[in-house]
Amino acid sequence: MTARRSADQIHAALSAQIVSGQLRPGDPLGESALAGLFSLSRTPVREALQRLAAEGLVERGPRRAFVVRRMTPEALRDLFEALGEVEALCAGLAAQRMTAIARAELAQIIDSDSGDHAGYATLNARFHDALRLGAGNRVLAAMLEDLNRRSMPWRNAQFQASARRMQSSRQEHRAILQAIAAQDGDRAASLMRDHMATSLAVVLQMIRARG
Amino acid sequence: MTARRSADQIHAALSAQIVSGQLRPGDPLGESALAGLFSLSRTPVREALQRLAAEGLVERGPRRAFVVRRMTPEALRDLFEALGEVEALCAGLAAQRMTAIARAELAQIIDSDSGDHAGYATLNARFHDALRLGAGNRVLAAMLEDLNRRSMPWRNAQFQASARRMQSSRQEHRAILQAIAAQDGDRAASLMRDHMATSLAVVLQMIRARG
DNA sequence: TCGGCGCCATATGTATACATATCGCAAGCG
DNA sequence: CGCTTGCGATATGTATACATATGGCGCCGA
Repeated sequence: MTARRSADQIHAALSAQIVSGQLRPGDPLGESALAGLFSLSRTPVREALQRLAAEGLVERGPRRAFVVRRMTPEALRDLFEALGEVEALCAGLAAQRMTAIARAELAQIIDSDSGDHAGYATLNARFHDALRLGAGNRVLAAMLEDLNRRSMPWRNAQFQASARRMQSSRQEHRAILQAIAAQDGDRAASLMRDHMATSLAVVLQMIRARG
Repeated sequence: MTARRSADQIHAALSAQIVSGQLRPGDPLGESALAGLFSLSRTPVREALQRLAAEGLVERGPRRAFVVRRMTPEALRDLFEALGEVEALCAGLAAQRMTAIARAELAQIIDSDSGDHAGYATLNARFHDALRLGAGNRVLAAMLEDLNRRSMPWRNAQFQASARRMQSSRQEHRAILQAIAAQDGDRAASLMRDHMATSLAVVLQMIRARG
């Protein structure tokens, strides 16, 4: 079901490279250069870049050129806070709305945590999917997906810098899931806020260390 | 400060027409037709439509043609709920973060409510601005602005259908502002949820009446 | 030597021509 | 008579040429 439109392919490729850190903040994204790279014309490249800009992954630089988005500490604070609050919101809604079946699936996700590094990405994805679907609101789900995508580069970098953080993050996720399964929305929301605050602190410290 | 880029002008014009109801849900937005209307080529028209699609104001129809977005009752429910929750969130943050000066401005907004129909739009805008700025988070502010824009057509229609609703809506806003000024975040959030629930009910009833 | 001014290189913005996919309609077959 | 299938019109998707603005860089003058 991979889209066959060229613009979609470029968008997906650039998005993946930005989120994975292959393209770093500030890197230039010239239309002609990308067109040459993908062996396409500038038109679909423009569409892809405009979509990435709308999603907040790239921004306009000098000469209105596109560059991979740079984030100030203040912007990162706002982004992580927003992500935490919306996730807390969804966690609370999920706690009160999830069906018995959905809760069973949640428990299964918790149990499937084998503890190895390789499985963390998929486990993390299932964690967020459970939240989005559990809340039962497509608009909130879309917002959460968007915030997740925008914060992904920084959260990934967080784990690349220190493997120990991955362990603590996993434990925090586990506690949140258990609170949701126990239908304790307030506790889930509170844990989520703490989780995001901790993540932000790690990211900011990492940025300071790098300069 | 009107943008001189053609794509921006088209985007602004179409956005205004959609939000004001001049263009109704389902109306076709052919690229060539719009290009002729604005005496421009299809390229800037495409950019404008893509941005509108990213903002959720237009969607893809048959032949991948753009049409003004149609909303099912379920989608409207999700949209209004999301708007209510995010506004409640911002109201809560504003209640605990706003400075004394900002609270004074808030009180001034409440007092400036002369009660006439003409002033409602600007009063409403100041209400939402106070919320966005008071929360002190640019990401949440952008999300709120986006949700407001997307729901604007329906909220406007709500008032066109019954002038009485405008009075009650104004009173609800007033109560919310007072709760924020009193730094009672929980009460402000709760009132906001009720406010959006009432608005949604009015809109849904209106849609049913129209068919 | 330093600062300002102007040219030029190169990027994006726009226009237009061409390629291609899709939907509607109609005709033919079962 | 209804369903299927193929054709054709028309829309979007893509490529490319041209217009235009901007930032860098060098020259010239004080």
